[in-house]
Amino acid sequence: MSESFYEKIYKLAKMIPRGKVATYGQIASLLGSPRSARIVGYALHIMPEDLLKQVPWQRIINREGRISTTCREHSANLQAKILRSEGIKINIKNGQYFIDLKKYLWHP
DNA sequence: CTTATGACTTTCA
DNA sequence: CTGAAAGCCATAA
Repeated sequence: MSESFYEKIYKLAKMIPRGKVATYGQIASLLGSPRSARIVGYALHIMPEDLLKQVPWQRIINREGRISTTCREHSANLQAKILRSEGIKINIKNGQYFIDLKKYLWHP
């Protein structure tokens, strides 16, 4: 319809249940473009503040279950903090946050 | 139309 | 094994 790829991403992201996470590639695949993982990340990057409060962007991580954000305002530290408050265990390795995808990966 | 961007992914040395 | 490079693709200008 008239929904942009970004709109679909936001809508899909909102459907991620609490306590679960999804990968960029997974979301891209669900939207019909398995190779558009970057678009997902970019969409979240330019996401308006209003949507930031509605979309669980923190539940979207890369394929290794690692947090890749480079935003200062929305740092990996903050993201990990939120995820931990949702009942997700974070494994810290070399200063990076790893999440057990086998356990917490969203299964639509 | 061409370029540029990028919170990704895969391939190659 | 690790690290760098290229590929991908929607969107903006």
